[in-house]
Amino acid sequence: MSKEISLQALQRLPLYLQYLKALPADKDIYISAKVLSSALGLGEIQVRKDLAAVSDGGKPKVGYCAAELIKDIENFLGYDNVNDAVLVGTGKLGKALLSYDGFKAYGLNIVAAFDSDPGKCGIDESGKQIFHISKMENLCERMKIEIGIITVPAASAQEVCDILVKSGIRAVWNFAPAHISVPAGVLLKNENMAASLAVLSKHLSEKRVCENNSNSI
Amino acid sequence: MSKEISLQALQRLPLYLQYLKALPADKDIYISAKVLSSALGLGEIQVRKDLAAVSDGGKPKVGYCAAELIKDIENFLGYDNVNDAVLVGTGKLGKALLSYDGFKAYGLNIVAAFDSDPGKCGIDESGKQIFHISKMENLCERMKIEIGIITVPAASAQEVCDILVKSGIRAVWNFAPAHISVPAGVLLKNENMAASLAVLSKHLSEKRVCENNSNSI
DNA sequence: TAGATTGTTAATCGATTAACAATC
DNA sequence: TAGATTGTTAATCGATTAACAATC
Repeated sequence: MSKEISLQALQRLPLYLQYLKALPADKDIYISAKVLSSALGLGEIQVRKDLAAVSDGGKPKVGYCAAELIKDIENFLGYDNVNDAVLVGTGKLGKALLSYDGFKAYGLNIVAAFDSDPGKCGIDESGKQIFHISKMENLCERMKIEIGIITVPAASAQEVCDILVKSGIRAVWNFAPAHISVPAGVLLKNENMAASLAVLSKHLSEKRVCENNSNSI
Repeated sequence: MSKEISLQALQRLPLYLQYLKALPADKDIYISAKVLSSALGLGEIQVRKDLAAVSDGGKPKVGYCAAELIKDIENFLGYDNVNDAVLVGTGKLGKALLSYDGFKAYGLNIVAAFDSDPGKCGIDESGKQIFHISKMENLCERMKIEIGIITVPAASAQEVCDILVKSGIRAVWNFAPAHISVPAGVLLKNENMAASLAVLSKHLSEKRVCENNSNSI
């Protein structure tokens, strides 16, 4: 376990996790790479390779123990440690993420939000506190927050990111449609809806039929 | 123009577009691949190759005409044709997307939403109509809708997708944390937040410093 | 044992980068 | 012309897939 893993493979792990967790929670459920791959629309060898990177391995002729796999993947991804996060920008999208309670399955816990508009500060519908942005640095440092979620307009994204970095954030999840840059050691993950829309729009403008299933992206 | 383009390159186009649109709207503004690449944190050659795929090209020693590039990229991506879409599932995320007005810059126009809960039907805060899911097929067919946005819980994602496909949808944008499958010719784009979280969580659990800027994903 | 399934090493494929030629 | 910049062909790199060996 814990061999080389590609960025692509890393991003497929939640897919396996989601499938495995939907299975009955029985110690003795085994599943083969073949079943997994066809259920998820992936290659069978790819699945074996992905799982080999995170798990002690399956048993020939039997498959992988589902319960073990879940444990191994969660452990590999660090979902067992809770990752505290702050969110900046409480517009529509920010509020939606703030009240989404599905993140805790991934170890993500949004502890507070920030906004530059004093009128938006207070308790959110989600029950979470929204502070003025001026309080962010202090709070992040005190609570040793490591994840910052950016849901501000593009124009202020870099500025907000800089404050987050100064506050000790080590990973930034950016939803603003803007390119931002971070210093070495800080991870930047862009949630790039514009990129997705480009793919959709291009497909429609082509009006051509491509090959099956390879058209899932 | 319109040579081969890789999926990656296609998804970088909105980045160029966003940068170029932030420039003064002057017919005579030229920009070099060098400036573009360093502003966006990309490789210079990569930028030239990307632009070559969509544009008639730049002028040696001068660069690319910004206004031309914008036109070429928008044309390539089909942002000039309006793409009508429907959204299914009016939970927090669905509502956030419904009222987000930034999509029209990408040619995306959400004309209506659907939900299986009759209590949620009516006029949304966004001013858009929410219909019962039973009306979806008929409405999509009549209006020749080609894009379906799925923001329902994972458990009903496949079912909703099947109805969309039956209704003539040709591109599906899936926000549900579920694997769904579509027939040939229909494009499926997953907006995979779980995948992003995997990258963030793994980075933090590693507690190691990686190389600069290559850590933007 | 035979057969099914895992795991690994080698081959292929696609995307990025480097080297260089073309052009204003 | 010389120099800056674009554009293309070749080399590299990384990820996926294929072939095959190992194991229960």
